[in-house]
Formats: sequence, C-alpha cells, structure tokens
Amino acid sequence: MGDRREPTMRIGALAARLGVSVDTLRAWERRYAVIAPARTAAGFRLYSLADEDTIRAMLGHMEGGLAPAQAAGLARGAAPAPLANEGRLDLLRAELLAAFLSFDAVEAHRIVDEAVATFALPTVINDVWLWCLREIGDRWASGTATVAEEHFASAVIRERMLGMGRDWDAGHGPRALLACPVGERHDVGLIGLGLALGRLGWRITFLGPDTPTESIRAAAANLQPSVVVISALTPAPLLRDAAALQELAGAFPVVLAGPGAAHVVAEELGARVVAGDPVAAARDVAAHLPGSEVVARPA
Amino acid sequence: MGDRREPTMRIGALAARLGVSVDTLRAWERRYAVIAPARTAAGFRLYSLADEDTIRAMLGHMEGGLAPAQAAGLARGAAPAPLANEGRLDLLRAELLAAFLSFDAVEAHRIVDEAVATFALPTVINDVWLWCLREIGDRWASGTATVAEEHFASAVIRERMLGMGRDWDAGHGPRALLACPVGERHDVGLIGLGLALGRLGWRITFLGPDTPTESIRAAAANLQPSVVVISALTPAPLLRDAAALQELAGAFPVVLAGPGAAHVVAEELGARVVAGDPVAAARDVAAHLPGSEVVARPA
Amino acid sequence: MGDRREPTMRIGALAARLGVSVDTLRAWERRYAVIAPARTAAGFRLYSLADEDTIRAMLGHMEGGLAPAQAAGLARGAAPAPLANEGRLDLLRAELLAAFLSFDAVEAHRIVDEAVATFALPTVINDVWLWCLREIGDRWASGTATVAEEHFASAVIRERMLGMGRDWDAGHGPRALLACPVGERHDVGLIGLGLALGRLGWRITFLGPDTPTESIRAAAANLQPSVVVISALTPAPLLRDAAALQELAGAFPVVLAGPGAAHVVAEELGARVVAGDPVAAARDVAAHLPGSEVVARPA
DNA sequence: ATAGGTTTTGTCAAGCTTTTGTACAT
DNA sequence: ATGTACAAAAGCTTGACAAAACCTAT
Repeated sequence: MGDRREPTMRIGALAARLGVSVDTLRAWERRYAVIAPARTAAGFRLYSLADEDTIRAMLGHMEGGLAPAQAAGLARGAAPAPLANEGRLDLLRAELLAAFLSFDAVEAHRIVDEAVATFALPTVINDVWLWCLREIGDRWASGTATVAEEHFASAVIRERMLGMGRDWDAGHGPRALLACPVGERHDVGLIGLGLALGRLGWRITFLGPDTPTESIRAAAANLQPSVVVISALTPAPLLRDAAALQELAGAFPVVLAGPGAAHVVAEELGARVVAGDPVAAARDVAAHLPGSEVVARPA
Repeated sequence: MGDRREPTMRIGALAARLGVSVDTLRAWERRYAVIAPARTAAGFRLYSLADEDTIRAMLGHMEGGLAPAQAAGLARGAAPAPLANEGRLDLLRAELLAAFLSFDAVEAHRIVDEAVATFALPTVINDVWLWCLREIGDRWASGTATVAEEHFASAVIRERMLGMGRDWDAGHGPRALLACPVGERHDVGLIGLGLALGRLGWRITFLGPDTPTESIRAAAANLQPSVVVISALTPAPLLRDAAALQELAGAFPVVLAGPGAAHVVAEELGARVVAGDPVAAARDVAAHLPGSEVVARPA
Repeated sequence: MGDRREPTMRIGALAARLGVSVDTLRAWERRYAVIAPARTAAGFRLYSLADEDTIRAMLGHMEGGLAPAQAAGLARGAAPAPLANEGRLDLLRAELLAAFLSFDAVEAHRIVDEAVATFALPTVINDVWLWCLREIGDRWASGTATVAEEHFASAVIRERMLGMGRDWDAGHGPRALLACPVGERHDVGLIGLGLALGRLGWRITFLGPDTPTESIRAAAANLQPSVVVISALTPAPLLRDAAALQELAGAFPVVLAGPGAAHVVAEELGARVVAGDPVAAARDVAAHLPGSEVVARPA
C-alpha cells in the first residue's frame, strides 16, 4: 500500500516539508526538469514521496556547495528509490544480478554487504550468490550474457567467500581438506561448502582449483584430515586420474561433491557422495564425520 | 462485542467528537465521497465508528499538510488489505516461536530469513517479530516459559533488526535521533520504529537503550535532527529526568513512543505522542515532519 | 555510479572546499595547466572530485615547502601511493574513530567492512573495535567526548559483532552459554569472546546483558552447555547474587570473564577465571574444555 | 587586482482558475 | 437536510528583475 510513488502532496505541502518556497520549486521544475509531478484534472501539481526524495538529494548536494543546476543533474540521475519492499530477497538478488551484468563491482560489494547483514550465511550462499551465478549461466545459455559477465560475477563472489573464510582453519574441530581436481577450475561451490562446514566447527584447508591428485595426497599426508572433499562440475576430471584418487580414498575418507559427483564414479573410486547444494552437502559431511564417536547429547 | 460498523452517531455527535463542523462533514461527503453514512427513516445521517476512523485518518493526513481532497483520497483507499499468504504467516511464526522456546538459533535464523524473503518489512516487524515476543511474554506470565526464552528471543530478533538497519542513516531524508531514556532497556520496539521510518526515506541515528538525557542532547546538538524519538515501556523513566527532557523538547521536536508515552507525560514535557505499534508510530512521525508546520487550519 | 571524474562543482564550490581563492584557481590553471576543468554550455568551469584530488596534492607539496610551479608539476603526474598492511591498521582505526565522533554510521559501517575484509577476526575485535571503544572512553575521561559518542559507537560495534555471530550456534562443537549478570549492561567484550570461541568451533548461546541468574540456570538446564561464561566489568554484579551463582557453579562449569572477574570472587563462587582480552579469554576457555577428552591431534 | 560583460537563480507581479470552509435560503 | 452561493486561500502561467557568481582581458 504505502507506495512511495503515489502522488499526494500539493505544492504548498511539499514546499513546507522541504523548507523551500513554492516559486523555487516551480522554477526548478521548469529550468532543470528535475521532477515531473503528476497533475490533478484542474492542473494542480501533485507530488509523490519519491519526488520529495529527489528534491532532498538535490538539496543535499547544494548544501555541499554545488550550484542548483549541477545538484539537479545529480539528483535526477541518481533516483533509484524503487523499494517495492515486498520480498527483500528477490529485490536484493535482482539488484546484485543487475550490478554483475553492468560490471559494477562497487555496487555489487555494497549489495553483498547488505545481503550478509540481512540474511544468515546459508541463505546468502545458496539463495543469493549461487542463485546469481546460475542466473548468469542461464543468460549465457540463452545468449543474453557473455562469458565475461560470468567471469566477473564469480570473481567478485569468490573474493567475498574467501574473505569470509579467512580464519576457517582456526580452532580444534575436525579438519577437512578441500580441492578441485586437475581440469576443474570452478571452485565457488566448493568454497561455499567450506564456509558452511567451517561454521559447523570444522577446520578447513583449501587447496583451490585445478589441483593435481599428488598435491592433494601430499597435503593429506601432512595434515591427516578427517575428510577430503573433492568437487567437480562433471565426472570427467574425476575419472581422468582415477587410479590415484582410488589410492587416496584408500588412505583417507574421500567425499565427492558437486554436479559431477556421480554415484558410479564414487563407487569406482571407493568414495562417498554428498549431494545437493553446498550448504546441504556440508551438513551431510558433518553428519557423517568418519571414524567418529558422535557425542550424542540428549536434548 | 460492539461492531465497529454499526451506525449509531448522528452528525452532531460525530462533529463534536472530531472537532469538525457539521457543514464541513456534509461537504466532505458530497465532494469526496469519503464516507457514505446510513440514514434513519426520516433521512438523518447515522455514522459508525468505522466512519469515524476514516475521517480521523483524513484529518491525520491534513495535519501532515495534505489538502482535503488528497487526504480524503488516501483515507478512502486505506483499507486494512488482508494478506494473501495468511496461512503462511501463521505457520512461519509458530515455527519461529518453537525455535525460540527450544533455544535453537540456527533454526530461528532460517525462519527469519524465510519471513524476510516472503513478507514486507512492516509485516515482519509487527506480525512476526513483535508477535513472537508478545507470545513469549504471555507464556512467561502464565508460567509456561521463563525469562531465559524471552532474553534469548529478543537477543536474536534485536540482532536481525539491527542488521537490517545497517544503512538506515544513508540518503538525504530528514534525520531522526532515536534513544531510550535511562532505566529503559527494551529497545526492540524503537528499533522497529527506526526501520519503518528508514523505509519512509528518513535517516536514522540510533543511540540505543539506557541513554542519559545529556547524551541525547549532545548528539542532537551535533546532528540537528528533524525529530528526536524517545521510547519507554512505562512512564517512569521519562519522568525521572523530566527537567532535562523538557529542555530538550524546547530545543528540538521531541516525540514519545512506546506504551509508556502517556499524554499526561508528553504534555508536561512539551513533547508529542505517537501511539500504536512501531510501524504505525513511524508513519505518524513521518506524516508530521516538524519544521514544516503547516499551521493549523481552523476547525 | 559515484564517478570521481564527473564534473559537478563550479569554481566557487571548489574554492570553498579547498580554502583557495577563485582567482588563484584560475591563475594556476592558466599558468601551470594542473587541471583542465570541463565547461558548461555558457562557459562556466565545472570541476570533478578528481580535479579536487589533484589540487589537494599540489597544496600538500606546497605545504612541504615547494614553490607552486614545482608543486603543480608533481601534482599533475601524481598517483596515490598504496599503503602497507601495517600503517593500514592505524589509518583504518583512526578513520573509524573519526566516524564515531561525528555520528556517521554509514561511514563507520564502510570502514568496518573494509577492516573485516582486510584483517583476521581477532585483530578486528581487539585492535579495531575494542581499541576504538577504549579510545572513546579515554576521551570521555578527559572531557574531549561525551557519553553520546560512546553510546553510538558501542551500538554500531555491538550490531556488527552480533551480525558476525549470527550462526555461531551451528555445528556439533562443545556448547558455551554466555550471559552478563543482573546489573551488568556492557556485553561487548562478552560478544567478542563468543565470536572468538565460535571461530574455535564452539557453539554459542548468547543470553545478553542483565540476565537474572535464574534465567541462566534455566537455559543451562535446557542446553546442558560444556561451560557457562559470565562477564562483568566490576565484581559487584557477581557478588549480588552470589548464592545462586554458587549453586549454578555446582551444577555446571562456570567461567568468569571481564575486568570484574576477580580471583577472590571466583574462589568464593567455585568458578574459574579467564583473564586478558576477549580473544585470549576465549582461547583460555577452549584450552580447558571441562570434562573433556582433549583429542590432541599432532599438527 | 580591477573593469566590464554574461549567466544563473531566487523572488515577485499580474491576471486568472480551483479549492474549500462557511453562510444562507428553501 | 439539501442546494446554492461566496469569499479567502492556494494554484497556475508568463514574464521580469536584481543580486550573486562567473567569464575574459587588461
């Protein structure tokens, strides 16, 4: 109901609210076209709250020393103020998507900040970040976007995720070793899994994309993790080095994640599969802490 | 109980209650069709309490500076607007309540995410968050819950509200300074008011619970807010420092909110009262933007 | 959108911002060609924020003793030097302090965002947030600041900390129950402890400030935490309800934190003391996990 | 730094229309 | 109660003007 764009105020009311004379308001409209108020049948101007916002922005710039003409120019350009308000999540991710599609990193970071402040981490991972990446993927498939947008978006999201995972290997929880196999360069989902697992008390060691099996094995030998998580978008990278992975799975509990984690593959390698989105997969991993004495506490 | 739609008052009675002349009431009916009173057999108008509500809404808008025609238009269209996802709301808040009663913060956050994604902010504030707190309060009164649940729930809700208010002092709107007086530690309602006011385009500076009047005064001197909102559950904290508050109200427009904002107190302090739930109170504040005193029209 | 190169200021505005006369600005442009402002259709100069940066650089050099001609030459080809991580901390917290002292929440949040993105959590807690609060406290003691700034700063910081602790009770780690006793309203340090403990894999349930011992007991009975952490600035609130706390300490491992956690008090209550800043205290709590089979893993 | 010319911008006026509270007649 | 009338208040448009801010050139 409370639509910010509904025209309600006559010029006198607006002038009083803003502390600006009616003559001035009319002059600004005439000279800078900063607003275009609705009219009653008889021709009286009717202003909306959005119009008020615009003029306030202009006044703000003038208070900063700008001349009216320039202040009006800025106020006219920067008039977002949609705030449909219904369904914050939809709004936020639509904005984020728009920021990605226009390569606006500053705006993207701002929106991510807001999302992180507004929602809990699992929601942000699944319903904001990965949603955006999926959406951009769809647009690429339909020709509405190029690979560049996808690259840009995943770079920004990756940076934010890694920033949140800065100290994910602190503490005393069980340790997980995360990596993508050679040939797999998409690690955003895996980082999300790591974040979710980290919040469940685990210590995470992240080796990154495109990691040779031998590197994973060496790190595992060094760290003795409770589980090794390997993620891939397709089965191919997992099969390419099947022998080494099989050996790894013999020495440590190996879990496969991501769309490429087919059961057939897992069976062949002697590994376990965790399905679903990164947050669900992390819960699955945590629930099946291998070799674990699950300290069941009565509720 | 009495139906608010039952026609009972004759025009003189209604005019007296509203402080509006009978001629004016008839003119408004004729010109704006804002109400359609019932008639006696002899043709006398009979108004209901609902009619009175409508006219009061219209008067409220006029006090905020709107011309009668527009005020009537808004009052006419201001139907309660029942919710589409009525059942959804009941389910969600029942789940949230259960999460609070079992101290399950993870689940509580998940549900809040869903609520925020589904409903508009005013609904979330009034019909989810504050509803839960009231419900827990009732259970405490009846011995079904302890203070611990209340503490826990309000900590979680408070955090979520503040998270959504992260950018509430951005923009160019009028500025509001919010605080609870010394002795008042419940600021959840005030935060809700701040959120709602923020969505109306205001800039919010929030000082928090238990704030000495001197601090409020210092911050006000620094920020020159358009209004200072002070909230309390009981009148006591407002009266304790009456002299200083009175002085504050002399220098800045002060508004009292919350159950403790009695008219007697306000009159003594030279402040204004906004009644009702936080969202309604915010609307009231916004409608009476001070410093734009549209000097009272003759009644 | 906020492009630093957009021409907006007329010469008067720029002169006022820089504290330089308009004639001087025109002379510098003519003589040294430091800047080449855009022009309106009518020929008025329009400067951008980038232009302002350039002139400021020139002014900086002049303050260093250079003649205008040389200063202009340097400023023309200047690029802002990036900061090392070390000086970055000093700069960041100085900026944050300034934002708090001018009640600028938007700016404060921006800086906190940057701090969180740059430094590890313990650094942010101890060396940014608590540092700022201590600094403001000092200024209050010396009369350079009022309580209002302290209130404002701790409201913002508290909100950010709670936001980072949104999912701190997820997972399967040992559980800690955190609360301040009745009469103690400062919980910022305790929240910091909770955050640090959460990063170490613990699950945190936070009851907030001013919690009756009975509430703590009820929540503990419900949750069966591995440890109950109680924090106070002075010993008084701990002593007020000594009997009930003693009983609590009989049923659960109780740890006292904060400046009020004196050894004498702890001994009387049968509790343990953790000393030092919140991060150190959290490490201490984690290291002495009560009733625990410390599963020592070789690093 | 001054002089002389141009542009910008808030305010006002004149002449006319619409809105709105109140008054009067039926 | 209804219908009409009316005057004050508030709007609209066009046009104009003077102070302030800018420009170039000397």
